Amino acid sequence: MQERVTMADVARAAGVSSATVSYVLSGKRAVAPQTRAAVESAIAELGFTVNTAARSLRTGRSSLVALIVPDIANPFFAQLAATLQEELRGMGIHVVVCNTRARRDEERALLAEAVQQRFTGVVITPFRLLPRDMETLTAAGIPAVVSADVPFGPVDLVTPDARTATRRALERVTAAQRRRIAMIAGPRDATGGDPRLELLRSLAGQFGTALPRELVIRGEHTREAGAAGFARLMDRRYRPDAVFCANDVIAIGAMDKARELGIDIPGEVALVGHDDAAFASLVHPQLTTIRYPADSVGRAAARLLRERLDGRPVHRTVHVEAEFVARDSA
Amino acid sequence: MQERVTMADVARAAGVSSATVSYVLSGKRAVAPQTRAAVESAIAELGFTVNTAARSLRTGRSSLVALIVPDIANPFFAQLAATLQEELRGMGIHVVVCNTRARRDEERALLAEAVQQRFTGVVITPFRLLPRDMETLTAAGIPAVVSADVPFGPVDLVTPDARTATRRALERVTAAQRRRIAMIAGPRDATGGDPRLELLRSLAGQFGTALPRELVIRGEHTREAGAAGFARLMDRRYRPDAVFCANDVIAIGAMDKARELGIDIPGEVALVGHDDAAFASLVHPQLTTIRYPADSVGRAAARLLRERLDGRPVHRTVHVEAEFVARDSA
DNA sequence: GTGAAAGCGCTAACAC
DNA sequence: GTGTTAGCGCTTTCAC
Repeated sequence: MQERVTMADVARAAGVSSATVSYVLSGKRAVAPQTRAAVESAIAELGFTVNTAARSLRTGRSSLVALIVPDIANPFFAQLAATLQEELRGMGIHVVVCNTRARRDEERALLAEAVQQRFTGVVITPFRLLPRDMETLTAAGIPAVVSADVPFGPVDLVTPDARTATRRALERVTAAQRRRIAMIAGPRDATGGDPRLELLRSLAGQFGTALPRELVIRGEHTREAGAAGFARLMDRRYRPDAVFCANDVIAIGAMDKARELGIDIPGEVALVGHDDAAFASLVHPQLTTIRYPADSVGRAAARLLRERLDGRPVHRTVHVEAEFVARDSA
Repeated sequence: MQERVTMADVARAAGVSSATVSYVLSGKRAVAPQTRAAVESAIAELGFTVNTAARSLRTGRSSLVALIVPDIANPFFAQLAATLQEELRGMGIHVVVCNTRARRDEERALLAEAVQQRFTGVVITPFRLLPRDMETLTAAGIPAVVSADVPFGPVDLVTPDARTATRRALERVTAAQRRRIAMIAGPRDATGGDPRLELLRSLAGQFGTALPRELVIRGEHTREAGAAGFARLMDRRYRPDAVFCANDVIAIGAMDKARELGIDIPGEVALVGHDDAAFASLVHPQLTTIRYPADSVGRAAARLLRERLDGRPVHRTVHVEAEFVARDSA
């Protein structure tokens, strides 16, 4: 049962006060080189590490960052968690994973908890949350980074720029003479509607086509919803020959249903996903998709958080370029 | 900027001492019903929540559980994280994700950190760690739950029982007259060798076959290693007609290579994975695999941890039944 | 059944 | 450039 080494122990060993040890660690005031050296060697000798509980109690800030996402088991968010954790580790910050299951009540509860526990920061992909729900966080002075397709309250934002990639996707689809474009989008009550849908709609005109209302299906970001959505689309009199999906999980569900119905992809219907989740290249046919790079998003989020903790006062937005990945399904 | 409500505030509002508030919360000593009621309503009224930093400083225990795994982006571990988080949330415990990237130095560093930070518990899937590396944890009195195929030091264990499932897999493979069985296993220096390999080997005899040394390939748990391993197996004079893989990621790599080499699966070679990762049913042909249920593992780990925190002194092992999932690749 | 008070280890204001 | 010290909010011992 090793005893904990405290700053007082280090101070004694180095022949200084514990305040000096603290200042050596934080760099918040000048310390004479030889004092610093003595402290540092005492720290090394004794194997001292700071007690984060004491620090948190004193400063009112924990060393935790909450990652609040709809579904941590979704490969996109799992990768985001991995990258974020990796990036923040060097600062001694731990990443706490929080699943909202796409429910607004859980999103709000988790935000409230982040405030109560005095988390040092929050990275969140809101799903049904409203921008004003973020106020609790900003009021408490907790830096927040939102990873979302559209701006979301007065916080830092990591947002993909998918315009070019979406245009490429439309080029590809229309080059194959497809004009009846559909989308299986996210739920109607999701925060900010579905920006991926809006983008597709706004670009479709440039390609001599449009997304008629009856060819837009709304549903959850699940495989089941993808299958159901695809089935409904195939029932339309005006049957689509290209289907975009709000994410890859939905696209997989659509593929399930296509197989069940004996509909050839991409022969009869082209299919385009979003995210480039890890499994996108595993399905057959391989999924053509618009890639949102989870690792770049994670790195950007970590950087914004670091800057914020270093005192940057204004909010920043980082754009991450999405990428069209042409595989076999379109 | 909402001010924090402390126990002292609650105590004042309820007309008691802060000690009483503490005891109402912890239940560690009897409190008169009416006192308790007064305290509880004051808590509700003021919206009090305990300051975990202060509690941690005082008790020497944080409210964090570390989940230490080789790769959080692996769907199996992502699901484990999701379940664990869900299960522990009710206790006010947060799950911190820690990626070791299958490296022993990182595994050790993370364990050391769990001790330093006085984590309340650790759930770990060791990869290259040695059982004695766990001693730091046990010496510090930190409850640990290991999720692994074999016992691992004096800690609680969640372990799959894959005997029946593996037997089923062998039945299926040998019923198709396959006798030249191979395995792409984990690395030779992994902790405890590769129990999935040992199990397969020990059962093979019952099916009139064996795993000759030259048909066992060792490598990392990656897609690339799976592809490389499969290529090597196909180069053998004694070419296998059934290949087991230590996990599904490896199996996917093997499939990549089979496609590249124009080898039909399952026609020429049957392929069996382990885990039933989320993508197993997505690949073509769909992967036949031995399912290790991540959610059951997560629930069991949470339960063991809870029991331990409630004071159970002895170590327990929970067996989780693996399941043979027959799909198309074998 | 309840209260008073010490003290966990750190940070930062203040003093020199 | 360095030291002294108060106090963050809680738990728990001791006293009644």
